[in-house]
Amino acid sequence: MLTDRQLLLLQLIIDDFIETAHPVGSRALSKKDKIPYSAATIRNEMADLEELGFLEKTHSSSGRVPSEKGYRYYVDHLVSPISNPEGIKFINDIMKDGFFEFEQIVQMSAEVLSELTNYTSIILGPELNSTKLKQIQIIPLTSHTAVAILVTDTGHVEHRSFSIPDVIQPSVIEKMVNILNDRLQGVPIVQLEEVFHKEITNLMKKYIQDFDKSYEYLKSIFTQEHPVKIYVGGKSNILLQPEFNDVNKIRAFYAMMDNENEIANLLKNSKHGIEVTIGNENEFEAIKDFSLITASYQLGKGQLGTIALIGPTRMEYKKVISLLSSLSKEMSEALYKWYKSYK
Amino acid sequence: MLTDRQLLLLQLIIDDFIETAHPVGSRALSKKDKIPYSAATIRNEMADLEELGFLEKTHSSSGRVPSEKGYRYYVDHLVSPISNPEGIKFINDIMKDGFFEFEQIVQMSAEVLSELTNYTSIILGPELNSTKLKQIQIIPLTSHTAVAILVTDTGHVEHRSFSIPDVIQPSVIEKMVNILNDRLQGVPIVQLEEVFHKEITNLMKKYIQDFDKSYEYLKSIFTQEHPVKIYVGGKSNILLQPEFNDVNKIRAFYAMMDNENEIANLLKNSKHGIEVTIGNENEFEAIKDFSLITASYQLGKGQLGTIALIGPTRMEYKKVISLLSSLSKEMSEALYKWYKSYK
DNA sequence: ATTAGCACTCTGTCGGTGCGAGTGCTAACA
DNA sequence: TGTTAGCACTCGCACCGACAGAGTGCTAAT
Repeated sequence: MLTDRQLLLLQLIIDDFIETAHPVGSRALSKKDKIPYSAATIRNEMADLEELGFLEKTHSSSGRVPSEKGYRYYVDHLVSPISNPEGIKFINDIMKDGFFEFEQIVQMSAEVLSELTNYTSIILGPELNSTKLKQIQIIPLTSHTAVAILVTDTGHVEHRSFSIPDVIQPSVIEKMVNILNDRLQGVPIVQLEEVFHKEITNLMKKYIQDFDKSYEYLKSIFTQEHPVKIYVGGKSNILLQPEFNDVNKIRAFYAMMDNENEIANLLKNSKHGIEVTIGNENEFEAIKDFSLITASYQLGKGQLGTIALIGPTRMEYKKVISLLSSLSKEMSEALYKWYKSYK
Repeated sequence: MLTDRQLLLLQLIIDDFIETAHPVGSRALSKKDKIPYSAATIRNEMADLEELGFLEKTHSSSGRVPSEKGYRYYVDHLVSPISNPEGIKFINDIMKDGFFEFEQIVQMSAEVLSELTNYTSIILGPELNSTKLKQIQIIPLTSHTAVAILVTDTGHVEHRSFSIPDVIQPSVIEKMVNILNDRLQGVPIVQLEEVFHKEITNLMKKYIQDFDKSYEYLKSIFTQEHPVKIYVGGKSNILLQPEFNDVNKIRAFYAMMDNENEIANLLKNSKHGIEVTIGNENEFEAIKDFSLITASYQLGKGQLGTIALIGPTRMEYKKVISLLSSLSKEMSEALYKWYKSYK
């Protein structure tokens, strides 16, 4: 168990390192107001803290740097989230505006968040397996192309172009759309293809003449990939951090960020509440040098999405944690308002 | 006027520098097969070429490096675009597939291009002022929201959500849509708002009861920003170039790439054919260290879009110019095919 | 238990040195 | 007169040693 003095020191060391990115030495620490101990005493304590695994040295005679275990302890026990009135006000102001689309709210939030923190923000849309189809429409464009409009219960609107058989009457299309709506409303997006195949096909055959000819075309609406939507803000913020003076690190970071699937995987295990993963705690090699803070936001009937910040392990946890929790709350609220108006 | 020998030397120097990124010295040059002259002779010629402004030294006793004027001359007179069978085959293979959407073709092209060149590719959608509305549809979603589907004559499909007055009958919406389609078909996207305001309003008032109530709502369809679509491929390719070992340069580059408007400005002055701007030739500060190669592609009735590559001034012009011209041709063809099928 | 003092360690910087690549110039040559 | 060999000179760069600065660990005194 750590003594009070050790806790104090650990906290101050990490605070200091987070601020300056320089290893913290005993002498500088002893000069701080809060510290009545001499440098020597601090050195002894530091040696103990190092032995316990909370601190590290970059070389044998350098100052101390927090280890991942140190950050972990810091985040779990020592961080007192500071309130951030300006940040929250900023968020409030933004959220006050009316929004028409889910996308707007989310993209805006991502941008605000990265702006306020100077880290990179990532927002994942609501989980697909809980998002359901609300409505489907088909609009013929030309004699043999059409666009299908899918609307989800989260208000997400999507269009998918597809081709249609040469000779198909508008009235037939209308009929088909009616059947689709009748049967597919409320079906989770990820199951659309399956349900279409299993339930709709036979029904269609009964009511639509020559449906076989249309089958493949119609099917393509549901087989087209439904990519997880990812919203990113402040991609280049990471370049402002001194630890990313190394071109190779930058390369690794951007290689990861260019791969949306990987990002989605990174975030999709998120649970309720705020979660912090530090460096190697994360299972993905690509971000073993980073910290990831995730929070979930809520949309309507309890569908969850994830909002995250990615930055160096030397992250301003204090500031960021409180900001993220305000933002996720504000976002959920804005989304709720929007959701209600949209219902 | 340059002598033949000077031309040869200039060409070889630039070729060499493009390949290696190292300043080219007289001795190394004299060893090349094509060169029967001694290092001393070459030194004299180099001095002349430098005096003429085609070459530069990085320091007083370094080898020579092409100046921007040098690159310019090289591009204008010395580049013999090499054919690139594999690249072209690759492009052909990709373009062979059927596409449903304009977006697919374009995004694919951007990715192929950056893959083949290792530079960053940017493709600008067709100019807005030549893109016209083909069809508009309005689909009510809830009692007071609806989504408008705009289809352009380039096959671009776009949806815009908006709110609708509380009490409006579906039949009324249908009527409005009919009027809109009747009057707005063929109107350039950028003029939609104006035409709506000037021509439609009165018409609507005549045929639609209580149109005043709907005016603002309907108008918002046309006032929502219609952003220029930009497709980017290989954003992180630039990091592979040795000249971008400098974090500040990287920062500048990504700052620019994050700003879509700036990119659009960069490219929108493009004319027919292939154009190369080298370093400071470009009017934008942000890319004074870069070269930009643009080509235009054609879509249907002569609407032009721009396809571009951005990389270091030390770019493989030979390879890139031929690739870009093939790709723009292939793209135009694929788009034409698609356009025809879409008509 | 705390602290002052001291020897020690490691980093980063600064000046110097030597090497390699390259230049410019001059004089000799064809 | 154009070309070339030779040579002195210039930089950049890598390496080295010295040294200051920051920091540590340990010991002995308080």
